[in-house]
Amino acid sequence: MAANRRPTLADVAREVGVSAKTVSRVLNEDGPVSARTREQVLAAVAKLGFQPNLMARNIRVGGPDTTIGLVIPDLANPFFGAVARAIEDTVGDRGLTLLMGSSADDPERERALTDKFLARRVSILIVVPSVGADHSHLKSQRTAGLPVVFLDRPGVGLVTDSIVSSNRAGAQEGVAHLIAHGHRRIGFVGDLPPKLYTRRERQAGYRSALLAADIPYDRALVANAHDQSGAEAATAGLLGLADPPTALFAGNNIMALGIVAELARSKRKEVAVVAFDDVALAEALEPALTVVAQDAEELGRVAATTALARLDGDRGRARTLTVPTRLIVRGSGEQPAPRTRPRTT
Amino acid sequence: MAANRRPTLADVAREVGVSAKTVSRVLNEDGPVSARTREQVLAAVAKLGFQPNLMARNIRVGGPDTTIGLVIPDLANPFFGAVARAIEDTVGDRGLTLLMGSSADDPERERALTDKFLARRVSILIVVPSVGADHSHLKSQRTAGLPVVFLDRPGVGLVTDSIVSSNRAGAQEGVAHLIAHGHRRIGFVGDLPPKLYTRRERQAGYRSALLAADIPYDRALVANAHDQSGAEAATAGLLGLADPPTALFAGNNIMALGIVAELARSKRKEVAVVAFDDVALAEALEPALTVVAQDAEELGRVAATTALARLDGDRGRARTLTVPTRLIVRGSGEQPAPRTRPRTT
DNA sequence: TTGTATGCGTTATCAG
DNA sequence: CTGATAACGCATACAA
Repeated sequence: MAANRRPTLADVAREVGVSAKTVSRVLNEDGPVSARTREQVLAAVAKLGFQPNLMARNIRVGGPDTTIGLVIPDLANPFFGAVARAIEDTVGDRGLTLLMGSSADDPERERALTDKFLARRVSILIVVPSVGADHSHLKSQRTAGLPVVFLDRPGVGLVTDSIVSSNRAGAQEGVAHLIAHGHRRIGFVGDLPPKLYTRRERQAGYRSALLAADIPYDRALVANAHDQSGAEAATAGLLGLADPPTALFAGNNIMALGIVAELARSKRKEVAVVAFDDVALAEALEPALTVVAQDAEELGRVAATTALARLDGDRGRARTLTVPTRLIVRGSGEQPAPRTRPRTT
Repeated sequence: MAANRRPTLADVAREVGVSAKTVSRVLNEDGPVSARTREQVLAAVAKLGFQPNLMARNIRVGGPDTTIGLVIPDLANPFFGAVARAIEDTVGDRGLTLLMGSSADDPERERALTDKFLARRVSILIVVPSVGADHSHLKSQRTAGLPVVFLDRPGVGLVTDSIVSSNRAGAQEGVAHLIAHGHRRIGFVGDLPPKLYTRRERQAGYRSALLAADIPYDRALVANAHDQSGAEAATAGLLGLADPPTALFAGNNIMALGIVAELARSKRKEVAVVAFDDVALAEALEPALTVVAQDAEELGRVAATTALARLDGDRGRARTLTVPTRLIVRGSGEQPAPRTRPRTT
């Protein structure tokens, strides 16, 4: 049998012997309909397995579609997974459906995704901006009333709401924590590219903490990596220095995985560690991992709430909202610096 | 300024002084267009910021929309995040956009999501079935040509392709591994509800392994939990038994987190552990976590590939494809059983 | 190379 | 309470 055409309003109407509009009325609880025709219509709908074509409806009604477009770097990253989940939960009450895609931090992929979403007339656009992306092309959309919210990082070329973690203050707190435990040579393992907003902010927090403690900034102690295995190599590199760090600060969750894995592999667990962003099983490690935890759920919730407020007509000026981080002390960050090196008076 | 109406084909046409059809031709590289009008049209498109309305286009063309609907239990679960990412990558080449939602393993939410997706005329539907869900309502869709693929678990009431892990064999291998290291009292911590397909299959594998080794099945050694903290409590409960297990088998990644966390907290690391599904940092734990790894990427890739083949006209009978699991030996599963108890000859 | 008439599936408008 | 007609934004068929 051939693939039958999906039934339409007209099919249902013909089945019952009424007009299409009447069926429409029943389904949308629009105008008044007699109980009898109503029943007949519903019966026919069930019989034919009719489902209204949302796209056709939308075209006619005209407004934005009941979807929300979400662009994140990587669906498989637990941090962004948690963010996406929070967004979904928040906008779900409004009946919005999630349209999402991974940019892989590639500006072109990001642009392709946002264009697709705009072509689908999403009600809201939430974007984690890729490095090097320019968002001025969204200006007309914004002035036309489309809520655009940047998440995790600010966007470029467009004035709109941004929701970010307290990256700089959080990193500073984490590094200061290490310093308070006697460390003066503290390595920083950050993600790539170095221009990435979160990377820059966290590294700035790292520098501030050093500065506040009168510790000179040593470029040799800063390493970069793309992924976990890169972070493992970077960690090994830092520990192989002539004057190696006694503590490490992880720039994000993936870097943390690499550092922890490498320290376990090379049995260098005396090296103190504080990581930005929490990871699963942090408490079960030995030592348990001290982290500057981001609140992924709150990040997503605030982004979604802000966007919904805009959708509801909030015309206030663009805001940048900062979601606080929280230092969670578990052990790895409290390991003291060894006294092997002579102290400068 | 008021939210201006988005420009349409007609607006662009008017701007240039041509017909809508000509603009359409330029944009879709359809019929022949003179270089000059072509330029003019493109200029006008840029000037007005016109973006074709994909929904309107789709309605006219008639076929399914270039979207793929994906229903998973939880976007924030790293396993499903990895699956989703693999699906996205696989269908991305075909230009399909991901429409997704979390069911929270609730049949009603699952139904609501699939209905939304169907109303949007998705090209493909990939569903991780919730416990208790019935999928017979998708029959008409399937016969109408919509590829429907079940992922991770088989669906109920609909004969269609299913992609699952080798749950039973994998669990059996994992438990046999523990038995090979001398364990005879092996606890099983499974997720809820007990009727969940993956749970049942893995527990069946557990029983098979016991049976093969002539070890009696003891219901007291089987515990259940919803989430990580529940798994921690379940683990504590098992270890508090009068005749406690010397080894534990985790029914999924979340249960694994709970077991590992609880063993670390209570300093009972001599208890051997094998977990179904890999977790981050498994290698960095002490002892490193031995797992029966699922191939989330492959699961997603196979599901997407199968669905695309159907979309391309494959009318072969419904298949159930099993993606193999792999035992990864890391340490926790090789810890020997203590000799404290007398051996039965 | 370009335009006109028509229709996709739905809802708005207005008449009955 | 119900229906006929037009219209949403776009593409198809055919003509010019």
